[in-house]
Amino acid sequence: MNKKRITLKEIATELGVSISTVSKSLNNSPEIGEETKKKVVAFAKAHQYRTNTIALSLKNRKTKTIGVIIPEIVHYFFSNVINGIENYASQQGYNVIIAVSNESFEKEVLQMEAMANGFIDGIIISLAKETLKKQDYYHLQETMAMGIPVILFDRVTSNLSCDKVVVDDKSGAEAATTFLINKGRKKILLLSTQDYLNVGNHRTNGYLDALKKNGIFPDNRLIIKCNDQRSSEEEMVVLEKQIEALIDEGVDFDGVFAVNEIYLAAALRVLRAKNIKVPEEVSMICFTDGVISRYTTPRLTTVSQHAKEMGITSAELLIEKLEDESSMEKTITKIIQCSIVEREST
Amino acid sequence: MNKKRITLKEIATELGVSISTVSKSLNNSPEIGEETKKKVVAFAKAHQYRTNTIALSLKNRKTKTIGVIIPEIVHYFFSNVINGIENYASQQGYNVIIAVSNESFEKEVLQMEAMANGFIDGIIISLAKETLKKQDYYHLQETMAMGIPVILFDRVTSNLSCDKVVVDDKSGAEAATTFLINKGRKKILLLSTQDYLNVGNHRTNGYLDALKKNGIFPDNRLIIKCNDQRSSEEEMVVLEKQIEALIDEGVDFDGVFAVNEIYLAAALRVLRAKNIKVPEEVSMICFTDGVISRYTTPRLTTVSQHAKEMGITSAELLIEKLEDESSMEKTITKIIQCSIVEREST
DNA sequence: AAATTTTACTACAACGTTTTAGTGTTAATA
DNA sequence: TATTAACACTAAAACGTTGTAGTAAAATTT
Repeated sequence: MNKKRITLKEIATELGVSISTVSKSLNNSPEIGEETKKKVVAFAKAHQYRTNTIALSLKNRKTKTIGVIIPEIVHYFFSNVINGIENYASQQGYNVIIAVSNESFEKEVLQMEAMANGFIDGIIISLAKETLKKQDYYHLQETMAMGIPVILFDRVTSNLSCDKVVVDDKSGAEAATTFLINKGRKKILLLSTQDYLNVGNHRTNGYLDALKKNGIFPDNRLIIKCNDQRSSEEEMVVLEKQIEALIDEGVDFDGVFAVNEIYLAAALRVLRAKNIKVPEEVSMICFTDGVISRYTTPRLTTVSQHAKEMGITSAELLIEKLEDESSMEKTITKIIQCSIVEREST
Repeated sequence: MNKKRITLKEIATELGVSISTVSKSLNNSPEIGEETKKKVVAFAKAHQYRTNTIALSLKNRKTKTIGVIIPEIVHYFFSNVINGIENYASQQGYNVIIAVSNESFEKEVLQMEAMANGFIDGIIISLAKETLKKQDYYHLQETMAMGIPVILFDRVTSNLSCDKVVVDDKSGAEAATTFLINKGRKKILLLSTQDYLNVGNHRTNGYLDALKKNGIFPDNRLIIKCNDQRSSEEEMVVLEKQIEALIDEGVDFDGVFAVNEIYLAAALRVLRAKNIKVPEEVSMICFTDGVISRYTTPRLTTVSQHAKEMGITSAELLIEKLEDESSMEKTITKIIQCSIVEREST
């Protein structure tokens, strides 16, 4: 069994030539005679020689591996981003190493340090909620200072000078809201998150802008900012109660715009219980074009953030930085436009 | 900026001591005097010395990295498994490298070879559909022959002698079917996949067994085997049509057991259109305790496969093989029991 | 005072590659 | 015939560590 992998040195002694000869033969160098080359190549193939990537990495000071740190992996958006990254990276001959911060600052720092300790050429990261709240970016600054390029995506911060890939959240939200307004809706319920998440913040602003541009005065009772703490299960119960209360209090609305599909699913559930018809009586739209949107009844109209494209773009940016020294100077920010996917809820 | 990372050698010359002294000081060896140790440690900290993992890997012939190959990453079950793997692995000081086969044999082979070329200590893999169909496991045999331990999970094959982690699909399906029967349902519609996927096969058998044990004669018209080809979108359209046709033909059923939540969501959609009440008239259950199940209305009763646990178990098995030479001999198969999560659809 | 042990280091090989700078032969040129 | 060029190869350094073996000097024992 356990046929320890064969090395250049072993091939060399076995064939009575030098290590260099073997190496050069396998790399098809013109320095070596055809005879010897053939002999070496044949022997190598017969013994299943595989070049040791680690030795190579040590020599070249590059690992052809990129690290990705995300807050969560069981998450439609993030897993799609990874999909994009993995696609592009593996096509360019790069490996992808994944780490999960679990929305924890401490774990993010740990993961970052582990990665920076040599196993990766560059990092693509989406910041943990805790990091965003804390506003402590020392670990990122440190890795960047070591000459390791860092690409931020989605959950970014302006306090860091590096390449970024973001969704145009504000204009996406504005488009979504306008979409409802164009369907004749005027009283639109907004389901958003706390402001410290710039994502939620931008989307709220987009919503407000759309109202303003259409001469609709915002009604504070129609803006619910969810407290995205622990489990999404509990969060949903609370949110559903809030929406129910709203209806019971007689606060009227004819549209709902949610910052993610889970919130919209919750709203849908309340409306169904109250026997309110979707989309006839209430028209609904949300961010995150995920599985829920595609499989609920009615299927949800969404704002797609093109997660996979974000992944690809991030990987492109990073690999360019890795392969082209001169590109290290400038830092660019790519903005991915959202697009509306109309389904049955509007 | 780009402060190239400092090495032992640099510290050594800078401090006028030998490389060994630096190395030993940093590893707090008793061979070195307190004075010198302090001096070295201080200097190292000041210059942010980080030990180069690659050099270490080369020396120790282990990378402390495990490779995971899955058919798809944007997938509730698989991303949960990864979550489990990542959790356990990082807690044990291992990195996780991810590759996606995209259900393609060719890509699986490629990814496997890339990994076997030195960057990982062991592999955890769930076979691609194509591989299962082709029954060609040469690439796996080859890596195993190189002494790299391989753990198979979920999509396994009996043709390979290695550790395996599987869900008890058959008994899970039997339990699910029995669950419906116990609710007084006798005409249960089965939504399954083609037989070459052992998963679908086992689940169908579990369904049949449950019927038999309860003295119910299976009705072939109530068994739909979906053709899981290309996009799940198209597949859904076909499935919905089939279910609709069934109802229109007057084939009656009072329960549905689907092999995954997407199929059940499709059924739910048809039932709603036909104005058939769930769970009153038709009781529904499915495999995959994913997001859809949790957020549709009604929420779906499911058979949980404990994906995260599967990931953890796989990682445990692998890491044991890696750390304990003697464990390489025996190969064990762990069976993860399913459990039913009751929600509103039953 | 001589022999031994302890202390505090250093030298060097090894891990598996690639690459630069040789080194003999043989063949071609002056 | 002497010089140069081409050919086919080899030696050795380097990438950054760790660990084994070795070595002076100091401290201890006899």
